Amino acid sequence: MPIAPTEPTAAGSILEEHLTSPSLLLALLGQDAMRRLRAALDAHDLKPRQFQLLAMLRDHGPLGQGELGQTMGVDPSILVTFLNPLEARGLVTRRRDALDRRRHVVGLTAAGGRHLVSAARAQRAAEDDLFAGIDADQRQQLRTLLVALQGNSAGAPCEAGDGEDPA
Amino acid sequence: MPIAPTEPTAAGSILEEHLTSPSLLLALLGQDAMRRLRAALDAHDLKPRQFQLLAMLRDHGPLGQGELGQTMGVDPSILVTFLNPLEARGLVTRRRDALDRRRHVVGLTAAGGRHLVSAARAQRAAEDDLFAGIDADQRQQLRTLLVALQGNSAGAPCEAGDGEDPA
DNA sequence: TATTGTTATACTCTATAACTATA
DNA sequence: TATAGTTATAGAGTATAACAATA
Repeated sequence: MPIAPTEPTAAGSILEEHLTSPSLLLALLGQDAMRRLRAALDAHDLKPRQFQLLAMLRDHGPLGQGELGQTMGVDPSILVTFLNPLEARGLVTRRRDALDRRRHVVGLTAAGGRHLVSAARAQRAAEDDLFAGIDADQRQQLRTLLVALQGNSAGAPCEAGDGEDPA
Repeated sequence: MPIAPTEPTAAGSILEEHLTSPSLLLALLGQDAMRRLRAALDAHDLKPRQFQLLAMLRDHGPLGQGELGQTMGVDPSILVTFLNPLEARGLVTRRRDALDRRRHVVGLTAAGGRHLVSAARAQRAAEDDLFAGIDADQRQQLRTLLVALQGNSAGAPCEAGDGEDPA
């Protein structure tokens, strides 16, 4: 069972040193966060982006698809694929704007609001798990730093609710 | 041009409030980080994971594919798709272990080392751009927090060099 | 013509399982 | 049989361009 590499290497190579470059580190942790979110929301038949969408409608009230997509940082073509199942399940309504019949105004239904609340519990649990390695102060620190990064993110403005009880 | 939503909404909805849930925030910023890395490394015909791979070989010396994959947190089947082009371009060597002919030992070539160094410059530039919103102290803070998260990450141990000049 | 939303296609990264060859 | 590596297929998330309806 020969394991020895030809050269034992120079750099300080303790196996848990985690020397990934900051950007890749962020990218990989982001993947993990997405995986956990997906796993948690799967029981509620929601994709992470769909959860975000519902939360955004709860916070902003009805929105046109254009505004919705722009705020979420998502292309209109992708937004459609999120909305169709939500509308079919009655969690969201899509009605034409009477003043500009091109626009589809999306609104959260009562059922959608309830679904959001229950899914939020699962999401919250997943988050507590994801951030188990750092305490409450550090979580706030992290959030502040991430929001600062979000500013010059190529992605988009992004905005959504936490999924807390809808006051 | 009617924009007004039916309800002006309750929550404090300044457009730049960035209220996305922490985990989704992390996930989306991670996607952005990956996109930027990819764009920067594209000119060097390297995927982010391939850059990580080269950096790891530089830091650890030759490694079996199993060890490589485990350290990177990547499935063996995926690792192959990264290695094949690298080997074809002569940036990496793949030779059978004489003592256990099942093992393929992967090593960085001189050309691979040079390529890593030049690609690292592009990656560094992309990183400065990605983290432009926060200062040096905050970057260190962020890194510390992310490494802490990495501990209980479902992903894997992960470890790689920064891409600095190979001493 | 320009804009809103829709559809179709493709790309990146990853996950899973079946297969080959060595042990 | 078990292990190291390979191949093939599929999934999630996103990007791009062409299209229909309305302005």
